[in-house]
Amino acid sequence: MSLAKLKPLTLAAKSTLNHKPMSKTTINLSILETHLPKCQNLKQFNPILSQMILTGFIRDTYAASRILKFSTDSSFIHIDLSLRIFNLIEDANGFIWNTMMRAYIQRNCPQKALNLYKLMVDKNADPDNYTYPLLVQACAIRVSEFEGRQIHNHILKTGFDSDVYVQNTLINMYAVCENMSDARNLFDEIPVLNPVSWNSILAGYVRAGDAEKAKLIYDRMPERNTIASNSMIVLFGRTGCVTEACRLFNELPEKDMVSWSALISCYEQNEMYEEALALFLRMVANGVMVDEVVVVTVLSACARLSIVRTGKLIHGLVVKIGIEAYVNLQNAFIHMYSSCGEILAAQKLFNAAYHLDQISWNSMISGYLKCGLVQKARTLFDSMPEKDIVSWSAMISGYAQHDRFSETLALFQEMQLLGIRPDETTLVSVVSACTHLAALDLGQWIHAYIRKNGLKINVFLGTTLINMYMKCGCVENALEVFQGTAEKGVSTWNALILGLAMNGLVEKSLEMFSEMKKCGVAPNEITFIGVLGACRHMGLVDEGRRHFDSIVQEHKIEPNVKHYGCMVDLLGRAGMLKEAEELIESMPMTPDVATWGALLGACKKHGDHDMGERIGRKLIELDPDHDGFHVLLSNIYASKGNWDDVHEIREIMVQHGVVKMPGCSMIEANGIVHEFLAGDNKHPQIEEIEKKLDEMAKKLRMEGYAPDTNEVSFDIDEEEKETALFRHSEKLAIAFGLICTSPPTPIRIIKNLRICNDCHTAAKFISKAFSRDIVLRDRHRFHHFKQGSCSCKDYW
DNA sequence: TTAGGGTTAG
Repeated sequence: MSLAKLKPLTLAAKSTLNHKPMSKTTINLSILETHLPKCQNLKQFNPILSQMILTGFIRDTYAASRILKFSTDSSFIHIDLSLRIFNLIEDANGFIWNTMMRAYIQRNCPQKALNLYKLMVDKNADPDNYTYPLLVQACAIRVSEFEGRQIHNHILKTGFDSDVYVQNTLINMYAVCENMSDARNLFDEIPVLNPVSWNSILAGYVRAGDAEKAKLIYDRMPERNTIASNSMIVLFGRTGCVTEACRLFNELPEKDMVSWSALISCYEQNEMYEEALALFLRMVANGVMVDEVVVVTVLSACARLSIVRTGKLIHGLVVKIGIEAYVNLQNAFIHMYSSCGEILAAQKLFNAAYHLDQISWNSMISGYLKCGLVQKARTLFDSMPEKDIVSWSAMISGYAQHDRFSETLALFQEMQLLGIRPDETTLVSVVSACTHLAALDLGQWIHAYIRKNGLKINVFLGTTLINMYMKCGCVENALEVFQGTAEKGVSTWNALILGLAMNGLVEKSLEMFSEMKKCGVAPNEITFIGVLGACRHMGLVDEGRRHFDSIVQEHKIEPNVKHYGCMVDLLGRAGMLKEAEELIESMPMTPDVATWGALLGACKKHGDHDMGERIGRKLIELDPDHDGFHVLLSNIYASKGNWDDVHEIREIMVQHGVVKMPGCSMIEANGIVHEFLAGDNKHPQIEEIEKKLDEMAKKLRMEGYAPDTNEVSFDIDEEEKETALFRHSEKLAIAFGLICTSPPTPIRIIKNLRICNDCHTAAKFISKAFSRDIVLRDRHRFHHFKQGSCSCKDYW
């Protein structure tokens, strides 16, 4: 800022000083010293400054240093005014330079302090013993080892390296820059160590997470002090040693604000949110000062626990002690309120905020999304002055979390068009949307993007990619991702185990389960859904029972209703209907409809029409809106030729307004997803498809295929049944796949319901007659058809 | 003058 642009300084004559007005000509040191400390605003300060300038008193180096120091220490004086005063001083000494540098450092502008030093060197001004500690501190704040080393070289040249303050700040600077070896070398060279050097090196090791060296230093310290103990509490917190942290805290003879804060954050980091809150309340009750740092921590605990009451209490406290203006606190409050579902309170803060930073905007968007207010989030998103990667990711993942997958991909495309680079987190949501939409092409493109741009496949991204490939039937690619993922969490293993089982690779799935345990990864509830699912897909009853028992006995996990459902399905499919029903009776929780449904499916499969009828009747009572159960029951009646009952069930369905979900098959060709319903004739290429269906029918008959008309539950004649069968959605999709894709690409189809018996048989024949692999995902699992057989080995 | 505590947005 240039001087000319600023308002002229007010003269003393116009002064409104409430103490004795100053005469124009008499300003001298003693007047300066009596008047200056009494200044409380610019109106009182400016006349003194003007006088000094007018009288030339500013040329007195000592007087100049006094007024500059006063200006930098006063909160009502902007640093730009201090700089203007500084620039007026012709013969600045070391003290004056240091004062200006310190002012910049205190206002978090370390770069400007370093720039001043360059100017100082240009002007041949002499640094003193105060100058270098300030500069080294500036480098530490910037975490710039490069600049720090340059300053260090100057220190060696000027001989200030023997100054104890210089030594301590250098140790701290290297430690902050995570260069512990240089920090340690300096530390070892200091002839007489002082508490600050010990504390600095200790803090460095704690920051670096080197627990061993930190403990060694702490043990060797000649005298322990609160600062060192606080560092150790932090170390214990980070390494999960909560008990040690507590012990050290309790043994401290003098606890300061940081000691309390350190233990609170220790609780926070170890997910002991209740303890964090309790300790904070104790801290307040004990009259310990509270600052914005610790409040941010406890607000996060309130958010985690969804305790808005304590959050509000803290809000009151913060207002009372007058620290509510901190931007970080504002953000923490917006986050806390929206996490607790108090979106209006969050909104109020957001609207009232004097300065909105990026985090406030992003917190607000994610708050709306958490509450399901997707459109509100979008409106805010669109009105943001600046969107960063977090804003985009929040909105994209918001769509994905509310099952709006097309919008997820659309927004991702918009982001791409604007040239904004997605990161790992963004891609997790996008890949997940691809999985739901079966958009394998885009999914593969993203995987390539990740590799090309060197993005890290972390636990989340790895799990999502494995899941996507598995759900698209690309087992090889999924395995490749698994092998390439360095960071494997329990979810990574789960995706693998579930995916392999789903794709019919049951032995491999169970093998991976053993492998997982060998690697020391503890299985969770979801793992066992996968393991029991694997057994279920191959009818491994004994193995399934063993795993089921191990859930409680070995892994101390309480089996949930889904685990019971898996077991009922496993027993039922294997024909052990009685045992399955007994297991349902013995469940410690109320069985859900899915569990009964599994038993009903088993009755249908094994032709136990009596039990089927009993269970079916119960189920349509339990869940009168469920289409599948009505259809199953009706099919059971149909297979007995019991058309009266079939009609009764249809009648009930009409009465309840239950509509059978139509079978729908999706196939992706050249980046476009095509959908087919049973008997569909709306596709633009329907004529070609019809021709292909005829060709298929002919070829299949020659291969020995006979339609299985048991699948058609209508009271119609056999020929009509055959025609209806050949219009099943999966057959339409296969015909379309034969037209639109060429080998060796497999025909990939996704069906919303389970594949029917006849389509399963037909698909096997087609895979042989047309020499095409068909990968079909149904509601439950995958079928890989290849040269006349299916990966499910006909057990499904 | 130097040393210790933190989190919030996907």
